[in-house]
Amino acid sequence: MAGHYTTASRRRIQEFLRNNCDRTVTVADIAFHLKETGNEVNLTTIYRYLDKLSGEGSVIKYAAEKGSQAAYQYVENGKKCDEHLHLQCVRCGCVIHLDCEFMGEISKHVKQDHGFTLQCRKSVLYGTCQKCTQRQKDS
Amino acid sequence: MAGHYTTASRRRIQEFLRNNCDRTVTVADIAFHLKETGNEVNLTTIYRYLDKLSGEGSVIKYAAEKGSQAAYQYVENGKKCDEHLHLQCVRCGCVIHLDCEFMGEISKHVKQDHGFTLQCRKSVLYGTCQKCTQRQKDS
DNA sequence: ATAATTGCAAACACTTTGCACCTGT
DNA sequence: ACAGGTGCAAAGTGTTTGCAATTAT
Repeated sequence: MAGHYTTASRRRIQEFLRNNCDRTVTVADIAFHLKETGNEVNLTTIYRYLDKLSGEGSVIKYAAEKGSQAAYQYVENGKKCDEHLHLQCVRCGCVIHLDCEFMGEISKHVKQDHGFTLQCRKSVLYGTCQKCTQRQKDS
Repeated sequence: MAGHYTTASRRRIQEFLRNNCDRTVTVADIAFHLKETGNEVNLTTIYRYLDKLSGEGSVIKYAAEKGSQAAYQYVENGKKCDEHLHLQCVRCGCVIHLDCEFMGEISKHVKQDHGFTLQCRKSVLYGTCQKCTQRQKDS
């Protein structure tokens, strides 16, 4: 496999991304985790690797989502994230893949009634997930 | 009306926002427009005023939407932008309010099938509008 | 051997803040 | 008169870049 070395740092970054594929993480999250586990990695390195992964399509980059930080999410192999929308909880950060039959109806409606061609990759719907809605009620 | 002075700069900023209520604009856009029309206003002033309007709810602020700049959109009086999603064209920047009956179905589905409570205010669906899709085909 | 990756420091871009001065009411 | 608005310069944040040193293949 040309043009791609495997290093310890990259393996650790990727591992962290994979372990958090149900939510988005920031560069700071990654850096913090690595430092905490005794393997500090320079921020620049993280940025560069994420850029690379994002170019390859194995992570999605959401511009400046959390406050003013960009958010990244690992795309599980085989998930066709270009074809469905994502719901993200503003409380816990978890991401739900809207990969159900209803997705087609949304695309269709938006196209037919509004002439709009959806690009799912960059679109995120915000709100609160079930757990967090429940938690909110309890408190 | 306490706590609110009307100044020439603010009037001009608001006018520009209103004239562009069908798209999002950045602080740079506003500054450029004002300068061009011979009424240069300090960036700080624009930021502060937008913050204020955004607090009042008369503009929606989308964090770092265009590149790394925040995008702002004027909310027409009476538009209940909290209750419907917005579609934004990645080419021309125009914004379509999804304030049709179908909106209810989306909320309902997302709630019933995914336990997710939508927050429309911050959610934007990206894609290409009819005009731009056409333009793309032509070229 | 050599192409790719890394860390550091510096540069960048956008935004925010402190403060003295000005303006609308 | 005085609450509120403005501009400037400086500080803050997150991200990117150039370069020399290091490492995986």
